[in-house]
Amino acid sequence: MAGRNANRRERPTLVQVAAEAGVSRATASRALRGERTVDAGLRAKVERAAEKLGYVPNAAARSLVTRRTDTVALILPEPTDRVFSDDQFFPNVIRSAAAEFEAAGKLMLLLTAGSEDGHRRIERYALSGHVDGVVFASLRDGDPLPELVHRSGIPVVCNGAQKGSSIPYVDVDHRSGVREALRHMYERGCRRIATIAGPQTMVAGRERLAAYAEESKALGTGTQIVFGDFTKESGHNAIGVLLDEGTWEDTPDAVFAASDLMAYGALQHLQQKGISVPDDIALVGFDDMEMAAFTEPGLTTVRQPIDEIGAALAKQMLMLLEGEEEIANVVLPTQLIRRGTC
Amino acid sequence: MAGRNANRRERPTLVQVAAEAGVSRATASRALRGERTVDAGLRAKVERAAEKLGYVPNAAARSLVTRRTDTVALILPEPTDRVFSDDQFFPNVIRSAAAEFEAAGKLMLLLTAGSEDGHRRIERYALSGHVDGVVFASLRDGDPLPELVHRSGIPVVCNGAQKGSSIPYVDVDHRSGVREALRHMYERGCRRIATIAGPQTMVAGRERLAAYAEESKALGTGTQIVFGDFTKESGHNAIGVLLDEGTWEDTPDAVFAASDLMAYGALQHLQQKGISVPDDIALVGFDDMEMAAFTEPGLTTVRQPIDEIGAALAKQMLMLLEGEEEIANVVLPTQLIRRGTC
DNA sequence: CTGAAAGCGCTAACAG
DNA sequence: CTGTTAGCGCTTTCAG
Repeated sequence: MAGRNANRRERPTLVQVAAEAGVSRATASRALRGERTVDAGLRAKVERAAEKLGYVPNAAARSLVTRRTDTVALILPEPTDRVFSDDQFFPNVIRSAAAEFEAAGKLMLLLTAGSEDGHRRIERYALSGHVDGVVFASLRDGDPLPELVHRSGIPVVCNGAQKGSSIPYVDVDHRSGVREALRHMYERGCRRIATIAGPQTMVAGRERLAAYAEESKALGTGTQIVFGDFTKESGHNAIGVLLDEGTWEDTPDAVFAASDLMAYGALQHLQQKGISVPDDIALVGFDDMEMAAFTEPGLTTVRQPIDEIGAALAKQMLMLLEGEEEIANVVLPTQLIRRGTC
Repeated sequence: MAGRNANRRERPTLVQVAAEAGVSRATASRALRGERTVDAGLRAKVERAAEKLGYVPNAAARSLVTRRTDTVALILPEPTDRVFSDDQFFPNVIRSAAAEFEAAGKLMLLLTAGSEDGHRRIERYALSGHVDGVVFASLRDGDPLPELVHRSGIPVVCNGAQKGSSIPYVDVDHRSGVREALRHMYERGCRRIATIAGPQTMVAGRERLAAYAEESKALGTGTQIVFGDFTKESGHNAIGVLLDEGTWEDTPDAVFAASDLMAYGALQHLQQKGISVPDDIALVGFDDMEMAAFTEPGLTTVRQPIDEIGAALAKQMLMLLEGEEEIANVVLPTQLIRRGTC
């Protein structure tokens, strides 16, 4: 259990400020909150008293009655080291959401959960009224938390659609991006297009794979899938598997990787083996991270507007907080960026 | 102002759980908090009732009486894009602190402040009892906030010593690291050692420059200072200034950069100009970021144990939370890592 | 415009 | 072991 509070200095309360100013609790409260209906003289007195005593209102007491906290949580149900890895996706989402909330005068708290235990703690936190709204910056497959929070009446917005749920969400158009990528490959003459798919526990992983399956079927370019986890290393390994597999009539002449990091890992592996990209195997990634422009050759990839995701999440939340009942989902466009690998 | 709460479903309270279970509020409370002194049968009833109603205790009400929240804030009084930039320093500190708190069963909230306004909001947040303790992952020069929080009786730990304050802190031994670097340069024959210093608004920037000044005086290697802001670009520019300046009898034969990122920027600039490192100019950085091992030639640098900083910050805080009155400051060792640039 | 009084939902003595 | 009774510090009617 937690410790004592022995050394905690007594914090002044509103009563003391009121006494110091020679007014009632109610008046002190009104003055401090800037209500117009307070005599200027008294207000000044109260302000002076508060200043002198170093008074800061007790958040618990206040929110117990107002039922507001003026804070919003940005939750990432991911272990912290996944959030802050090579992958700049989360940092960028966080950054842009933070900017938006900051501009709106809201305080944003960032929470991550590594363990099951941490996840449970976050659940309590979100449900017990600590915050006015919750933004899920990522979704764990089958995680009941977003729905739970939503049903308890707290405004919720998710990054990505949670299946079977009516929670408002923001997402990018994975499918049309993948479609565009495959068609481009096809037009460049590729006929055996494999994919390095992302983890199927994540919306992005699932959507991109589904789109690959659909489009490669439509194109008649075959289906060959190896799974990675969005990291560079997994891309490196995955392409190895693809090259070794004897399951196809031939090795692929093109690979669509569901993330730039995986594409980059694959690129390195291919180059180490002396396989030419794009001549022997064409390669397309997804994300358009900063590094995509700096690989040699430059990585052809599907651009998703990461910063806009964070901003849109925040804007949606702000609308809900304003009392908006029905808000539309946001689907942001993706776009193929052609560079050297395809 | 914030919006209405019109659509907010009424959340069940303890009274309702108690009623449903046919016991008093007190018993329900005890049962739910796992006190031993409750009849097993009643406890089961209460738990079932709570489950059925989807009861989650109201945090405000609880903390109003317990004066605890079981959460800790990790505050970075920096704009969010500084926190999540190329520089892996903050992410690593956050990550390791998060792991430590997670293991201890505490919920860690991350707060950043971009604007003055945000900073004020954070101040309120920290002072109004939202959290049991505050860790400052970085310090703004002359920022009164840490001291304010500390004096208000809330446990505080800082990353870096705040001058003139008695707040417990964790830091790395900047000075001995710099000393070691300069001596190494000296031993390798360098006699005109310049520095690219970090921002003097940050402890790390100040400490490293002070150590440089001290040691280069002791060594008689002269003093030539250009300021950067820890980023790669600033390193790139700084070395340019250093090369152009006519203020010395000669250009430097060695440069100590106060961060790896700046060293890297300088390295690139030198190489672009066809200046050989380390033959024409030797170079030493500070941090030992991951990339330091991958530059060509490898970057000689002063290693600081970033992960340990976060862990130590968290451990200090946990001790304070346990009621420890006096805790010792922590100074973590640094160490010169020799690679190719010096 | 100001004060008195009634809670917000919960925990913590204190009796039983 | 359980229920009763006070508050925690604040906002918000409701009178004046």
